Amino acid sequence: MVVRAVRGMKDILPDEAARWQRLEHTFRSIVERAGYGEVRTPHLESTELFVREIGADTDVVAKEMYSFSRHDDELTVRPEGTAGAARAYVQNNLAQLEPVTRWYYLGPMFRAERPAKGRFRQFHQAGCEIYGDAGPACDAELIAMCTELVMALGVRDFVVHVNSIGSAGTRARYRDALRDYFSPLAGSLSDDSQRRLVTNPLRILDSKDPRDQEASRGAPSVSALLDEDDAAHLAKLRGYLEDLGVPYVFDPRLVRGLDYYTRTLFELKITSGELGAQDALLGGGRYDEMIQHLGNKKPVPAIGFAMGLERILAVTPLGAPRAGPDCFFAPLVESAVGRSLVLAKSLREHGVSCELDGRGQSVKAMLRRANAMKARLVAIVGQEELERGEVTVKDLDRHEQVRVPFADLFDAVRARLAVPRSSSELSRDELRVPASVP
RNA sequence: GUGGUUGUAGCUCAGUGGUAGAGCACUGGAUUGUGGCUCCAGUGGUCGCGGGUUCAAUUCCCGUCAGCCACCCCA
Repeated sequence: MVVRAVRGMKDILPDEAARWQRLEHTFRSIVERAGYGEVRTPHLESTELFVREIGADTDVVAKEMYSFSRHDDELTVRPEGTAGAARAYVQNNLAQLEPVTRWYYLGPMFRAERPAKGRFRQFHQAGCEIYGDAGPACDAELIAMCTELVMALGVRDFVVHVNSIGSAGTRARYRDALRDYFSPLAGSLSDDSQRRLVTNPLRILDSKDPRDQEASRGAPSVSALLDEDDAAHLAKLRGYLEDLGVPYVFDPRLVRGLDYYTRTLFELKITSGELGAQDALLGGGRYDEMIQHLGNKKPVPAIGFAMGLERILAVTPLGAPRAGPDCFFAPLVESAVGRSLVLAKSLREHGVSCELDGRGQSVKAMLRRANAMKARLVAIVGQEELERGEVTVKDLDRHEQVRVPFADLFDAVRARLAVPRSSSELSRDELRVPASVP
C-alpha cells in the first residue's frame, strides 16, 4: 500500500454509510419539523473569519486549523460550522429579509488534533442556528430539541449541562475575579493551569487535574457576577426547561473553548463511558455579539449548537446494515443474460430493486450470493426457461418457487413481496431501532 | 503538541534467531440447474516501512509511519 488515507481521516464504506444516512435522515426530519432550513456554506473560508470570531487565543485557532496560502489568499478548511453560517447570514442580508432565521447544516469539519477515541481530524457535525431572537424561550426550545434528537437516536445515558457566562462585560469581570482568586493559589495549581491563569482562567474550572479541582472548590461563581438582565435571562431559561420537563444540571463550571459565546452555554454529555474522555456529544450556546462583529449594520442575537456525528454513531444502537435487493437475477447461460437485463430493467422501472450477476457462475454460487446479500427473491433464467419464455421466481425466505411467463414476472414478484418476511429473518439491529426513528 | 501501547492472511489473533499457522470470510466440490446447516479442498502473507546486529531477523536493537488510549482541548 503506497498511498493511505491521511491520519485521522477515514473512509465510510456502504454498510457504515447506511447508518450515517439513517442518522442524517432523523436529524433532518426533527429539525425541519421545528422550522429550520438547510444552509450549505463553503468548506473553505478566509482564515481571518475564524481568527476573529473563534478567537486567536483559542486552541482551535492557535494550533488546530488546516490553513494555507494560495496566491494572495489566506484560507482555512472550516474547523466548525457556526462562523461560516454567521458569515453567510451577514453577507446575504438575512436580517433585512426576515426577523428570525432558523438554519441547520450538516457536514465535515477539520481540526489537526491528535486522534483519540471519538476524535478525528476530519469529523462531521450537524448543527442548528437561530438568528434574531434574544429571548430565553428559544434557548429552552433549542436545548429541548437537542434532547429530543439524541433520544430519537436511541441514546439514553446522557446529562444536559447548562450554564450562563453572561455578556462580554460580565465575562471580563468574571475573568478578573478568577485571577484574583487563583493567583494566591498558583503554587498548588497544575502547570497547565498556571499557564491558563494568564491566558484563560475560566478553563481552570474545567480541569481534570485533582490539584486544580481542589483549588477550584472555593472559586467564585459566575452567577454572582451576572448583571440583572443576564440573571433574568438565565432564570427564565431554567423556568422554561422545567416547564418542558427537560432534565438538566446547572453547571457553573461549564466552560467552552470558543471565545464567541455569551450568556447561555450548554453541553450534552454521555455518561456511559463509551466515549472515553471525549464525553461531549453535542455542545452549543448563545453568541449575541458575533453578527454585529462580522459587520452587520445592526446587532442580531443568535444561538446554536453542533452535534458530533461520529460520537453519536459510537453510542447509538442505530444498526441497520444496507438492505438487500428485492430480486436477484441469475442468468444460468450466456444467452439468458440479455433477457435478464431487460427483465431487471423493467422491474426497476416499477420500483423493484434488482441486482444481476452476469458472471456465468453456477446456480449454487449465485444462490449463495443472493442469500448472503439478503435478497428476497431470485429470478432464474436458464436454458429451459429461455426456450419456454419463462422465468423461475424463487422466494428465499419461504423456500418456494414458481415459474411464470416473462410478461407475468412483475405481478409474480409484486405478489411475493407483498407477503412479509418470516419474523425470524428480521435482523436484531432492525428490532433495536427505536420507534421514533423513521 | 506530550506520554503510553500495538502493528503477522480481508477480519480476529497464535507463533518461532533457521524465510509462517488457526478460526471466521472468500472460491470450488460433496448435490447433471437450487441458498442458509454439515463435511472436504483451495486461493490468499515482501510477518507496517527503513536501517542496524548476526552466518541467518517476522523474531533482537534503533528510527519512522500508522492504529488505539490518555493529557491538552473539543463534537
